[in-house]
Amino acid sequence: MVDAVQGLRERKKLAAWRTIRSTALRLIGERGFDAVSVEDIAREAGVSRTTFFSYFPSKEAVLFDLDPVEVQRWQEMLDQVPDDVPLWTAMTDVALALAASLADRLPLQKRLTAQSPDVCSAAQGTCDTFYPDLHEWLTRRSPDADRVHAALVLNTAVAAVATAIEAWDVDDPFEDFLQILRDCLRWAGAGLAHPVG
Amino acid sequence: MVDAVQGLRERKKLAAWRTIRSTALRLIGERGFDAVSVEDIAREAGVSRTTFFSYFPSKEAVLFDLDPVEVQRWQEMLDQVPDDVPLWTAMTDVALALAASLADRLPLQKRLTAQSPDVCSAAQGTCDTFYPDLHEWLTRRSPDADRVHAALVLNTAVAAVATAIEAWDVDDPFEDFLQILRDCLRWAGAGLAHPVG
DNA sequence: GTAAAAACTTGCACTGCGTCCAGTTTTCGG
DNA sequence: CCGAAAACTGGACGCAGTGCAAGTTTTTAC
Repeated sequence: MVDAVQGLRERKKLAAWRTIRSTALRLIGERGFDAVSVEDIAREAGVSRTTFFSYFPSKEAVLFDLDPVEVQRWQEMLDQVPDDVPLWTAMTDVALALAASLADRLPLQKRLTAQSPDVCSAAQGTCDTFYPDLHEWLTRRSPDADRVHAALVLNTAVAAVATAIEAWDVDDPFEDFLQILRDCLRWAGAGLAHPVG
Repeated sequence: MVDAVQGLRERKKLAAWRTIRSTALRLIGERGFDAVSVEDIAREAGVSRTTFFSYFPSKEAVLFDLDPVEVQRWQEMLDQVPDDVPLWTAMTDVALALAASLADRLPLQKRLTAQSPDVCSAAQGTCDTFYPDLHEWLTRRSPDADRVHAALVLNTAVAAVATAIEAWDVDDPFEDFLQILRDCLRWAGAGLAHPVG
């Protein structure tokens, strides 16, 4: 499923990625996003500022980017969805799976986006990681005539996820979040189940 | 309707706002977003860099912020929507009115968001101007139990607008854009017409 | 095992955004 | 006309993000 052990270089890279990420989450969790500089994170993680930016394209990305292994597992999931599943159903499944993988970071992310508007707008960019892939995936699975429909399916799903994140109380169990998300997807998707409305 | 002539101070402020805005749109339209600095815009508009930031909170904002007069007209429109209009219907009307006021800038915005990803993520922030107001407006108009529903209505409408902007061809007449938007709103809203799905 | 090649890290310098502040000019109310 | 309030200015600062020429480590080929 996941490549066991590649070369030393690959393993070191992944380790570095995770060290930087966890260091950043810890520091930012302690002091807040604006009170921690990239310099701070790099120093604490034992790398140079330059190296930080070779792993993450921006300071915000360290909060929202996915672990490479997660990305890979997630790509494989996309490939395994049968072609005959209706677009909205497929999208729903993917959204729920994706949401489930956010379990550990979601509380911190909610807290931070509430604090600083800088992070808040970047939070929408969370989707930036998936958006192009998903867009391509959906477009490939739908006839040319329904390209608008495919885009609408994606954006509506994003809206449902955003709403669920917004509505979920951090103190409630994570399962509640998934339930809210299921409801949102069902409500928002009622009109999208069939390609031509 | 709109205050005719307030003090000289107010008029000068509005004039300065519009000068900065139009200068920025011209320069950015000519050279591209990244090739124009705030310094350039300020110099060309005849103000200092500091003053630029007293009118616009960021470089991106100069592309997406609404003319103060438009904002005011738009607030009045919100107040005039009767309370007995269903939530989704009201939202649809507002979205369409809002979209109509984008007529002149949309082509430039589409061109720029396609060029640079910096602008693209900022484009989502367009809604930042309206989002809090609309959120408050919708929440006020719906019972506490339906707060999730209200948020979903808003986010879904945003999704519809985003999709329509994405799907519209800049070379087609603006009316086509509104038609696509109407379709998107209808499809996406099919499940939202009734508070409890 | 060793040497060349490729990939990664590092420090440094640079541009540009956004903020702060102290001093000046402009507008408003009386 | 005058004092207060608001707006503009220049300069300095911190930090994000990029480019580059080193130096170091891993891989590859022999």
